[in-house]
Amino acid sequence: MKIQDQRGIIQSYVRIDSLGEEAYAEFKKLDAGDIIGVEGPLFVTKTGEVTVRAERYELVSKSLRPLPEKFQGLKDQEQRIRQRHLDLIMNLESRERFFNRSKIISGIRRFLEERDYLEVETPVFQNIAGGAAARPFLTKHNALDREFVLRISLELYLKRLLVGGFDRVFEIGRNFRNEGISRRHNPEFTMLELYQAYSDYRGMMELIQSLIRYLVKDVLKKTEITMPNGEVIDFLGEWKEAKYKDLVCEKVEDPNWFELSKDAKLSKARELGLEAQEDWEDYEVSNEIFGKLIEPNLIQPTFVTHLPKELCPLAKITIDDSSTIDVFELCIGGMEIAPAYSEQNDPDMQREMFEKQAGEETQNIDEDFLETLEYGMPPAGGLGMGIDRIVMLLTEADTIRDVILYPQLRS
RNA sequence: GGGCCGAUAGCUCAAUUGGUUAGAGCAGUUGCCUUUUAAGCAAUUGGUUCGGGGUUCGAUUCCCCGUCGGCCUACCA
Repeated sequence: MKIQDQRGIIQSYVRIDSLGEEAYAEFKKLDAGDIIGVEGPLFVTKTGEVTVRAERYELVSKSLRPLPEKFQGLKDQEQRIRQRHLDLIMNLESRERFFNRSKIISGIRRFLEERDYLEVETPVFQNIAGGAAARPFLTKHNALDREFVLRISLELYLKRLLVGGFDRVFEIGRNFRNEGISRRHNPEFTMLELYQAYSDYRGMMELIQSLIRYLVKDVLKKTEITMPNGEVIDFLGEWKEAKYKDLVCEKVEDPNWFELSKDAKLSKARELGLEAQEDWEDYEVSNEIFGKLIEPNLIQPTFVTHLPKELCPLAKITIDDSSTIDVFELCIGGMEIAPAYSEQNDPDMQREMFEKQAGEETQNIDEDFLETLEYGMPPAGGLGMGIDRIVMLLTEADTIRDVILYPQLRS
């Protein structure tokens, strides 16, 4: 008989002569899935397996429903999610992955606390969904008789705390984006954001590299990760760094790409097999090339720097190139794992960037945030990392559904 | 939101071109066996073939609608 608990399986050997007739008769009524206690001396069988010789046993809880088949396990995706308890009982790999998720998150906390970061919690219900450009979920507070949005990022409240004098803050929290569901997207997902005063995106580079190496090496005791498609990611080697524009120019084989007219860019993009739309902005064409043709091929850890300023209104403009911002996008395994910026702390510049963006997209301007900046925000580096994605990467999962216990399904 | 594919016993899977009573392994039940690495042997129970409609002498099989799932795609600076 095999007994399984939270961390593993052990064998028990049950004989009528060591257990007694009455208890043995009870034992014979056991079903797979019953919860029992067994007491007795350990011995090693001739095949070398450590085994408990049952001298006493007790039924703790009865299982009334049959478990899935023991050898094939539970494969049906829908049941694995809707009845996650069965998945966790039957599929060791799944259970292991959630243990690792927990270890990764506590590892992040430990790492940041050692660097004097303060963990904080900020509101989920917000007036304006800021810090990103996703559609929010709406909800209503009855007593106040007013609408709220669920947050789509943690950014703006954490920056207010920088103004308040907390120099190193982080939050690990749920964000909600009213967008499609895919292998890499769940409507509610867990995000780490951190801000460090008197640092910048270069400082964040050192931090994220140290953090991820710590998670791989010290928390998970690995040196490399094999992705579901077989590619091996080496975390301990040198991490590459490349400028966004250089990558795009290299891909389109044209050093003057960014001087081309929008039409020329459009036709080249189509030549490369992309569905470029007429009404796109200039930078959107380039970004389509980056997103579709470059990012998926950045397997080894790569910092992509000097992104076009249109891509993020919350970062500082590069001093010697007004078309780019002081940011990086850390790409690993073809996924965007962590973006980081030198944070914009000039309230006038920030307003200008917001207004420019509000002209193009439908984005409300968070006046409270701008007013807060006017009190003086220290220069800072900030970083965000999708927890689900980093867990996917580090636990070699090929879908976000395997790292979220109860991901969203229809109905 | 769009496209393609799928749903058969508690679980993992079969079922010929549309043809009799939809099968197997595991689980369950009954009996035997007792150091087995998916424990063994024998017998046995178990089906609204996802739901609804249609075509047909006849539908798991073909068609339509719905539900749910998978993959791709779109939105996600």
